[in-house]
Formats: sequence, structure tokens, C-alpha cells
Amino acid sequence: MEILKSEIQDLVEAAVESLGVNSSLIERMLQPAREADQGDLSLPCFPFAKALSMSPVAIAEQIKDAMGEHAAIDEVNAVNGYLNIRADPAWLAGRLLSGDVRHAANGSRREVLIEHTSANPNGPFHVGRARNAILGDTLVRLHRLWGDTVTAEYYVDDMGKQVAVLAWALENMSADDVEGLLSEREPANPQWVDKADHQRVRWYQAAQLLRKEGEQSESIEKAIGELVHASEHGDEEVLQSFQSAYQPVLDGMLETLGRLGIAFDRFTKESVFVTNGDVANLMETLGSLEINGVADNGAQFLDLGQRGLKGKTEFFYRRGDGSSLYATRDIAYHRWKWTQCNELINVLGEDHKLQAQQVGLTLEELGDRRPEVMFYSFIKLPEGKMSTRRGNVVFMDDLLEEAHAHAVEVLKERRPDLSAEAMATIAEAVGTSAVRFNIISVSPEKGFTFRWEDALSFEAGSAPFIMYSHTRACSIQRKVVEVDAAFLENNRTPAVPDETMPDGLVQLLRMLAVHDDRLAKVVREHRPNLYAEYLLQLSTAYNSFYRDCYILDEGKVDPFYFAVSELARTTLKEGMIGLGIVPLETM
RNA sequence: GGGCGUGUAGCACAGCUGGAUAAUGCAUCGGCCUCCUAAGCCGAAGAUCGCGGGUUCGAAUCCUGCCACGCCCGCCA
Repeated sequence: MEILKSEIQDLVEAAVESLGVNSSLIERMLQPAREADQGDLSLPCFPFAKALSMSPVAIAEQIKDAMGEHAAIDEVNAVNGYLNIRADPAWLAGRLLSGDVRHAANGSRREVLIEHTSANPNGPFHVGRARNAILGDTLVRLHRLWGDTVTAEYYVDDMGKQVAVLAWALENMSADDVEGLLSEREPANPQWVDKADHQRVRWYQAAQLLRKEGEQSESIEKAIGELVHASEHGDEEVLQSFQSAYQPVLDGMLETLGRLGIAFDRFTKESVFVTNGDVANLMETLGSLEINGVADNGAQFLDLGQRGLKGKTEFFYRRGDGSSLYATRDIAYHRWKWTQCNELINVLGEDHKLQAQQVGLTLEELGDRRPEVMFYSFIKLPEGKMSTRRGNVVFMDDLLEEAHAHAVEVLKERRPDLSAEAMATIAEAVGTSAVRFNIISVSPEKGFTFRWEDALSFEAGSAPFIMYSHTRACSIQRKVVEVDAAFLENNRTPAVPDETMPDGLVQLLRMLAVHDDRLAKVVREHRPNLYAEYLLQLSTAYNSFYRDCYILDEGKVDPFYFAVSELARTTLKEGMIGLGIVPLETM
């Protein structure tokens, strides 16, 4: 709890000094208490035991006795060798309601470029791909909540084999060809027949079959190879045909993402760095490096083993025919990205770890910084790995429909009074928020198994739980305005009452006091799941407060309780936006 | 074979820059709607923190060996 720590650290240091111990460790040792009933900050006294040749228990007692009084401190206890300090709830309330604490710790607003998703535009989004998009977008939102200036960027893979296959298929196959080839597969979901990503992926899949099994697979492979080659050499006409092939697919994917509240500020095409000469220049620079090597056929690589890379140390950046590789273009892209920001974050699947190492080391070799990377592990289905080929996929579009339908069912039961229209709006918000939250709330590096029952859980521990707490606060605000329309204006900073506060209120104040600490950590360490956990705790605290403190009692408004409720409401709302949960005002 | 990651209650998951009784949700059992939305609240039960060593006043957390699972080790993207 930084707001308390910054206030009383001097006091603790003075007390420790008075015992004759150097207090330089206090800054680090004075830490949040683990259990709420221990207090807000605690100082383990074990490290001082040797120097003072006293028991930690006695040391804690003596520090306690040596501590001066402070308005921020409710009580100090010495327990089992720990010095526990509890913040005074009234002091906390005063600080929080004065409004000058929020984001107080934020001295470092940065310009951050976050690249995420960047999926090949060759088919609809499935849940596996969505982990990247949801994590990335949440990171974008949380950095914005923190006060950073953020650019969310999608790197469009507009050259290379995957797009070439799609372009070739659209050019050379009829709808009948495609459906004939895919006759043994599951037919496309009729609901999405007009959506280009679902449509065109059929062409892509059919072409993949032909490439592998068809009689003309060799000639097809050759044709596609020529397209790839042309694109890698910056052939405008080919690149143009690629674009008309993938753009509608990309648009379809973005439509799906839009439903989840995910949007991008900029799309950067891979081919740009080929056509503008950056890649050629880069390869020239790399060729002059000390660690450059040349293979028999003229291909070039860097020996990154000399820079600490383990395992396979040769990193090829140039083919024998002189063309670039994906990673080479990625390096050119990164060098450009560094001209756009002072903080760079990439969201990548764990399969990209080696490549990220190669790119990072090469950037350092060139005198650039390496980007920060948030890696995530892939989403599996209970039946095993997701695979489009075996039809073992969950499309995001289907998942969102299912989530929406499930939310409608729940609403029919709980709120039969609502109009169909209102229900649809709420169901969409509840469904999409629940899906996002389900994915955000687990650590990115942890394997994630997608389960319908979890994604559609609307109970405690889910997005709807947080949403529900927020709507309670909204409902109270509406009622207060009904009772007294001018109340909001007249009671900006009510006096903090001089009486013992109910448990629920104290819990809520402490949760609110800790918000910035948590957000700072989440943004610094790229761990959105910790913020998801925080919002759950804040919601729980609000619900306890709601239980203990009647804001409206017999038609009268308690100004202090209402102010606390309002602070919780705005904190919840901003936090929900930070996670991409829709802050409904009623549900 | 090498590199990286993961292993915590029946299930899912938090905690991992070492600190006191390992947090939370689901499932299980019990209580709370004549009062601000019960998608809620209160309580019970449930954990040799993968296994073995080590460092330390103190280890889920650090080091090390082993086991299991995932990902990677293309002049593919």
C-alpha cells in the first residue's frame, strides 16, 4: 500500500535507527501484509536479529514502542517477530475521497507501441488465435488506464506462402471445385456464409488439399512458389493481387474482433519494408557484421552462438538467391517500430520464442534495444490440440453466438421484465465480456484448455460478477439522483464521520487504496491476469460494503457512504474498460 | 539429444524480486430475500505446493538432480 508507505516510512526508519540498526533496508522490507487481519504493511524483524543479538519478537516490540504517532496509523502490533501496521480507515477515506491519490505513483508516462494478433489473414478467428488478440488488447487498455500513450498495431503478413495459396486458389478455382474437394469435410456454418473470412477459408483449405494430394500438386506448388518469389522481390502486381485476396478476410476477422471490443490504430504491411528498400539495406548492414557467415550457396547467416544463443546458433537472414526471410523482414520492421515509440511490446505465441531471441539478439547487435515480449501458451480443447484440418476448432464467431444465446437464457430467468431489445444488448455485453475474462484471468504462459462451461460461467469469479457489482453501484447513483437531484453537486467531498466503520466499508477502502499499486505492477510486468484478480477482489469488497452500509436508508442519503460508493463505481468502471469488460449500467 | 516453459485441494486457477494460518472460483454441505438488483452475502469441509537433495533464522517461492506435460530446434511463415 504505497499511499500509506510513503506517509510513514520515515517514522519506521527513525524507530529502527533508534535501536541502532541501519535503516536502509526498510524501503525494501516494509511490505504489504499478507493477511488482511494482520494490517496493511508489515516489517519482518528477523534480519535485525543477528546485528542486535536479540530475538525478532523483542525487536518488533521495541520498534513498536519507539514508533511515533501518525494520523495515518490506526494501530501498530508486534506479532511473532513482525511489526504490523494498520492504516487508519478514516485517514484512508479522506485521502481517497480527496481525489489526489489516483495514479499518484505514475511518474513515467510512456509512448508504447504494442503489436499483437498479426494473424495471417487466411481464415476466421478461432479461439486459439484469440488468446493473442485478447491478451494484446487488454495490455493496450491497461497501459492506457495507467496513462501511457499507446499505439495498437497489427502487422499484416501480406506476402509469403499462406497469402499466396489463398490468392492462387481464388484465381484458379471455382466454387464448385472448392466444395467438391471439401465434400468430406464439415460444411461451412450457414450462419456465416456471407462473411468473407468464412467463405474464403474454403478456397484456402481446398488449395491446401490440392497442394498435398492432387495430381497437379507439383505444378501448383511451382505456381505458388513463383508468386511467393515475386512478392519477396516486391512485385507490385502480385502484391496487389495478394491484397485483394486477403483484405476481405482480414476485414471479416476484424469484424469478429470488433465484437470483443478489440480495435487497432494502425496496420503495417510486411511488404512495405521490401518495397521501400529497408530490407535490402538491412541485409547489407548485417553482411558487414563481425558474426556474419556465408553458406556454400551464398546464403548468409549470423552466428548468434557468439552472442550467447544456445542450441542452433546459425540464424539465416538471406537465402542463396538473395531474397529475404520472414525474420529478416521482422527485424527491418522492428527497427522502424523503434522510430515510432520509446517502449515496444510484442504479444507472441510460445512457438515464436526462438525467433524472438534471434530478432532480439540481432537488434542488439545493430545497436537497438530488444522489444519486450509477452509470450502465451496455446489454447487447447478438451479433445486435444486445435486443428483446422481435423475440424477440431472453435471459431470465435460461434463462441460469441453461443455466449450471447446463453446470456439470453440467463436473462429470461432473472429479468423477465426486460424487452427483447434490452435483453439483446445486455446479453451481448455479458457474453463477450465473459469470454474475454475467461481468457484474461489465467497467466499467459500457462497452458489453457478451453471449456464451454467455464467460458459461459456467469457466477462469482467471472466478468458478469464484476459487471453485476458495478450495476449495483449505478443503481444506487440513479436512486440518489431521484431522491435529491442536486445531491451530486452539493456533496463533492463529504466529511469523514468520526465513528467506527463497518467491516465491509473498511475492506472496500483498503482495496481502493491498493489500486494503483496493482495497476503499476500489472503494466510493468505485463500480467493482465493480476488485474483481473484485483477487479474480482474489488467487486467482492464492494458487495460486502453494499451489505453492511445502507447508502439510502429510509429515503435519506448518507453522503459519506455515497461518496465511497461513487469512488468504487468509477474505479470499477475504469477497470472494466481496462479489461475490455462492458460497464453496463443495468443488467 | 539440446533450449525454453508449465506441474499448487475432486476440477480450474492465484501467489514465485524467500517471510507469519498457501488466496479465489466451480463442484459438495449448511444458513440469509416484508430494506439500495440474491448474476449477491455469510459459514463448513477439502492441499505431503510433481518427487529427492541443497542454501537460509525462514523455501510453494532461490540452486541442483530426477519425473510428467507443452512449445521450439527449416536457406517455411
